[in-house]
Amino acid sequence: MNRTKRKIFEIAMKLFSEKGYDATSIEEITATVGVAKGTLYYHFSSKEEIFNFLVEEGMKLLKNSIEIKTSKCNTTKEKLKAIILIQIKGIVKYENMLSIIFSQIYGNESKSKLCQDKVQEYINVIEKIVNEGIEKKEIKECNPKLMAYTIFSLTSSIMMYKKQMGKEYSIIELYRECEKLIFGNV
Amino acid sequence: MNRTKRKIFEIAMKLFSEKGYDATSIEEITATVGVAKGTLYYHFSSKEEIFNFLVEEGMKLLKNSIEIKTSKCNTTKEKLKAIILIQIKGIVKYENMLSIIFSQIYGNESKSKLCQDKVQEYINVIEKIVNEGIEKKEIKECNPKLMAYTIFSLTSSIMMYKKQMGKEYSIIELYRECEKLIFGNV
DNA sequence: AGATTTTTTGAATGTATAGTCAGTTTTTAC
DNA sequence: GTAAAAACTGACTATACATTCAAAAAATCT
Repeated sequence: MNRTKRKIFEIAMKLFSEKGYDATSIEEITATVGVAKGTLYYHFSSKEEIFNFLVEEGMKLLKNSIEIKTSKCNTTKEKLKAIILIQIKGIVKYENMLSIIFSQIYGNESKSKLCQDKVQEYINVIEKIVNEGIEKKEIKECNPKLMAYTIFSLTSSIMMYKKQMGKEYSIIELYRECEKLIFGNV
Repeated sequence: MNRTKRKIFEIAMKLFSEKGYDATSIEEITATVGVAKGTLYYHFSSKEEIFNFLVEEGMKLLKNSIEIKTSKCNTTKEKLKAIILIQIKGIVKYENMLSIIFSQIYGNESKSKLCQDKVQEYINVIEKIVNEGIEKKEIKECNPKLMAYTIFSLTSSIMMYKKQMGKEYSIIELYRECEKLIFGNV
């Protein structure tokens, strides 16, 4: 991805997350980047393609992160802890991308379907780890699918929490709280 | 609220949740209801007013529910269990309304601000209960604000879970799982 | 049954904006 | 240095859609 395309992509992501997908116009994106409309359409075939690109890249990034990190962990608990940490750090680093994904995930449009699929792939990775953990008796019995969704949804709790708290939050405290929550008191 | 207004409101809610707020046109709402455009504008001053009305009514409903139910509980744990149950039942009954709220809550538009405020009022009720529980040592130490957000976010986990599972889910199992999660193993 | 108020109608208005394309500039290749 | 390819431009098109309003219809009142 070259300079211009990347810049269009980044500004689009920022604006989508600030004003919402629909409320962000192509004109606004190109004006902010400082290119003509045609340039955007040279790099992306449509507004929706920018969105799809964003969701795919974003979720791939997160999914890769947890796959790599967890492969280095020995126990299920360590793996889940690693996932929680990646998510918390992900919120700090990719808040824009994540808020766009969350705002589309509940719909029934084609945009939303793609979002759901990509998030599902991510959640499947978590579910598999939870399942293995239960089999190996490393974690307590539970509904693995719901547990996976819940771990993913921590992201949304934290995003809301963060939004309300402004700058007064500590990553390490958030991490400890999530850990406590997922693993009970152990 | 009279017949026509209520019908417009219900169809709008259904369409907003199915296709998203922006993708739903006034024409589509009125055509589905079977009235002329002007009728909608006789009852609501704008499209956004329908949305605001929906969010306010919906969150008021949920907030009232938990306030009434929890006031009848003696212990903090019972109160929190009651909230979880109301939320799970709420998803079944008001899924459309809740998915609209979740899809707007991450934005920065005026629409989103109202959503955030109304949800915040709801979460504040939960937070207060958690705080009291900690003071009375009825529940474990935790960050009450984050705990309140997490309890609220269970709603979103369950909505996603439900969407993926289709009809094969059991309210009582969902409830048991959420209970386990929030109260550790106790 | 006539007057008044409430509710409904849908064509017309104005505007915003996604997407196009013929032409220009810049870069790359030989 | 020139030809070909890639990148960029912005005026233009087409259209979708929220909102308005004058007039009609229905309901309510006296």
